[in-house]
Amino acid sequence: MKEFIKQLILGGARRAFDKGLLKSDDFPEMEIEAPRHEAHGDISTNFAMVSASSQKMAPRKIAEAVISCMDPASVIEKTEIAGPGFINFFLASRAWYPTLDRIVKEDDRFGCSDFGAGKKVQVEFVSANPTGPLHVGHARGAAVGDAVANILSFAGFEVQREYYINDSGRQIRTLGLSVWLRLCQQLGREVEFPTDCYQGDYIKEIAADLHGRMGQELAEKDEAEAVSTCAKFAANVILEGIRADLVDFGVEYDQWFSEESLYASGRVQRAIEDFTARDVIYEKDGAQWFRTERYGDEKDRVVVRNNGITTYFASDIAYHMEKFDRGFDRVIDVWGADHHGYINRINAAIDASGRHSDQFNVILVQLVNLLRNGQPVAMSSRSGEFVTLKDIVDEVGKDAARFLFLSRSYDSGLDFDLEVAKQKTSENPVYYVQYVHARIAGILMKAAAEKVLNDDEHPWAGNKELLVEPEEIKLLKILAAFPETVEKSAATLHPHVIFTYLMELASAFHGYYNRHKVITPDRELSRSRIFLVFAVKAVIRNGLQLLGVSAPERM
RNA sequence: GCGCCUGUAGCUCAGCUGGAUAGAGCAACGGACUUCUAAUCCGUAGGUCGCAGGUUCGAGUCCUGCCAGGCGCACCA
Repeated sequence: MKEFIKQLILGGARRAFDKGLLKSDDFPEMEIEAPRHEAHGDISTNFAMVSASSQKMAPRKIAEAVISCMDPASVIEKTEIAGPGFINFFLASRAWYPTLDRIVKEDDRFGCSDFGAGKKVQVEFVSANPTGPLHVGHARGAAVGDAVANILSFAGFEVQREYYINDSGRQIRTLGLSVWLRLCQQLGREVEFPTDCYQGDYIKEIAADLHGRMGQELAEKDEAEAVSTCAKFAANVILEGIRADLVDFGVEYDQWFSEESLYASGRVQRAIEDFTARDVIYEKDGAQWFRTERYGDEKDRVVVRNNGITTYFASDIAYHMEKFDRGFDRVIDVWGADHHGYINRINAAIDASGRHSDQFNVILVQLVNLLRNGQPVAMSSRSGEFVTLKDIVDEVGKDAARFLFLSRSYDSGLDFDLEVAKQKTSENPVYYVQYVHARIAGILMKAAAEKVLNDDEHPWAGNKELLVEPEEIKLLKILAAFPETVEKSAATLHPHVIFTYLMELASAFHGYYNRHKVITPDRELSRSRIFLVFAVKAVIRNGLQLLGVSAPERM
């Protein structure tokens, strides 16, 4: 429709120029958009205003000239010049009817586009160390990462979801030590449990499990070997827990990628050698440094310490090289906001490798403020007392949690109140939207029971031309905007755009529902309205699905 | 000190690559269920878009400087 209007304008402008009403045939890019206020029509363009300088004419004069020379079009009911020179188009109701056919035809693919042109994108998210269960921060990251992946996929990208497992380095050794010391305690040995070890009860449980399986065997090994065995075992158990918790949260990955494998395959070593050969890595004070400053970081960063041990940055360089080697056109990392200082150095590594860091995006998810009845909930991973992702799913449910995490831009911090989240009140937007779906399901069931439709008829059998109420036209307009909303969400990597859209659609539906009966004594009218609400139901379902929220048939 | 994010109604937040009269929800007040689910709807009230400059036909939106809050600034991960 926007393209149609654009051609209409350009056609009018060209003819106006031929007639001598315009002074130039150099027409600048115009914007075609839906105005904020309904009084300003359905579609509006700033053509006359942006043309003012090249035409050396007043915008309103330009608009007059263009409109006078425009082809007539039956879907346009009225054209007006408004404000400083906007050209507003008012569309006839029937301009919106084809949307319904498209929704029925595309069904669960309605909203898709080829915006991404099949480009390969990797979305890596959560990637928490396997040293303990996932907590609220991870939950927000999981909701965002998964939704972004859904949206990109819907918008025509080929998406891969990945979890990076930090199964190497000091934290894993600390994990092994923590389990080993707990196991020693269970073996009856007098050992001190350091404060920098993991304090949570899950460590004791893992130790007890291991104790039962191979306690004696471990007790006879030397400590280093025992710690290493404990580390491997514990990381596996915890990772399995993480995987299961994520599945319960509706998140599944295409690939789990091990940091350790980067060392095992020699990739880290190769990356270091490669960059050293190109003088991007150099030696100073006995350590190996990466010239990140040359690529915009505030200073150079160590990749190999003077004790010969690589830093986390070293494997991260190798990891990101590996991602691009796998053929992704675009790589997206979802990180907690506390890691923002890391962006520059990864960008530097990518630029230094000859690739372009604009193929790499980091989604920084701001922190979650966990509350209960307005009071902050103490979160201390040190003491092992924190609210886990599993706790949240158990207490408030997957749908409410995901919907709330995606209700705001991740650029802002989020207050997540457990009590509000689990209440089934109007303060909780998830039910507002799901209710639309359930209500329509109820209507369709009643329609079937009352034989409004014949047994062999689809819900889309009705005559669209009978949809003339303002509330119906409004719904049609919102439905028509879904594909561009998905596209916008994909372009900006912001899932909350979908949230906002769903709230608007839900609000329009509830208003309609309260004002008009779908099933009326007039059978023909009923059939038309069934067509409409059937389409609303499909779009609500598609939108919720992008956010990873279910669309219930009844509530 | 430096960097990233944020500052819009009493509260929580939308506001698309600058566009016309800044919008929702909650809370407040007043209404609507013998009706397809009231987990809903309709109405009223509520704003110096943190402050000050700048850019231009036009700024909540872009630039600069302040102020306030959150988070980071390791040979940790």
